[in-house]
Amino acid sequence: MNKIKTDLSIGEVSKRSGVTISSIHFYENKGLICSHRNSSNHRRFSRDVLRKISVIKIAQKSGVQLKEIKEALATIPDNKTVTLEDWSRLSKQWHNQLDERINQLIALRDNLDSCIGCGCLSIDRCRLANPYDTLGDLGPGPHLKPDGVEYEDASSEGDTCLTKSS
Amino acid sequence: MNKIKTDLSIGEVSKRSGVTISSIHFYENKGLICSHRNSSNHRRFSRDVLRKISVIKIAQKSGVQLKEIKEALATIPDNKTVTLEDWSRLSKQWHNQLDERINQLIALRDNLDSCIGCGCLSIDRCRLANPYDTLGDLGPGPHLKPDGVEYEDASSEGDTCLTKSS
DNA sequence: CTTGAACCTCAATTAAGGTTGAGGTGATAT
DNA sequence: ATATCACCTCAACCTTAATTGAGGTTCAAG
Repeated sequence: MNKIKTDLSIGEVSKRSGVTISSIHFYENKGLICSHRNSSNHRRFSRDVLRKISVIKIAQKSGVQLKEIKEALATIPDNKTVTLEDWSRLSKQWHNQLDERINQLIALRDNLDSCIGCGCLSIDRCRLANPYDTLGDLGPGPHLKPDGVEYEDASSEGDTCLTKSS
Repeated sequence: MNKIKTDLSIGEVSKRSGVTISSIHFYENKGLICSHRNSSNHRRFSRDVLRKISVIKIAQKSGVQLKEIKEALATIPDNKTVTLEDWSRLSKQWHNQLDERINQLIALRDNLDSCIGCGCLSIDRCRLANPYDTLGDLGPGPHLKPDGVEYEDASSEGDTCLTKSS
């Protein structure tokens, strides 16, 4: 019947996915995708690989690392065909990660805004810069100081406003 | 007078900023911060460095690269003190970048959502996966297909839905 | 029969953002 | 006086995600 041009060469995959040949090698090497060989030892990819590369690219744009993408792809039953169900599962999972990243950035932006005029740039004082502050806990905003103030420590100890003080 | 414990050792800077000593070396090497030396050849940092490290960390959380941060810090007049004005300028600048990244991720997420049930996983068809689609141009969403459909190419040429077709 | 395209392998290199380690100095505490 | 601590330098190494290059094969066309 009028069915399928069977498998794809690496060149075809590259052209159609927009991913370089070397990257395809790389992904195969890392175990994200697989291929078989023809009699000339050339890679042949089932068309399915295009979907997998779609998944890879989308996940990467969402900030997911290859390692994780690999694991996710590995959960696909026979490691062969990405079904709608698979895709749905993965995209939901990544959606959550995306949401988290978005929320973090929004929190950061809002803090940035509230800090623009505050002058609390000292790492001792500013939530934004504080390594122990995960951005989301903690209440009161940073201190507002009059313009051009030079910051001095109260002493070498009592110099925190949100950090160590009880 | 009751003024300033003068300069900070690298250990103090490290403790107070939460940044490792090696990272501080690294930043200095890269020209993001600077120090002078005491008679024992130990680095002494003006307290100002804490602010600069704040700026670095905040910017990094916003996805700004060190290279760019360096350039931004270099615009600070005498490369000495980050004033409120400086900070305001930088934070506004980065706010815009943050906004952009946030918007991109939101667009991605929304597309992900609308794609969850769509089945358009083929790289030829899905905007999300499409390398030529910057995610934001283009109108109509991806194609919805009934469950479990196997995708076949129309032919080796006319197989795009949003990409090449006029 | 030779040229070129498309593919192959394997190793090295890139870039960012650091970390780790070896070997050495100087001040302080016991 | 000797141990320890905090610091110094310089070089090597690490991870992620690839890219680049050298050298070799296969196949079809002229």
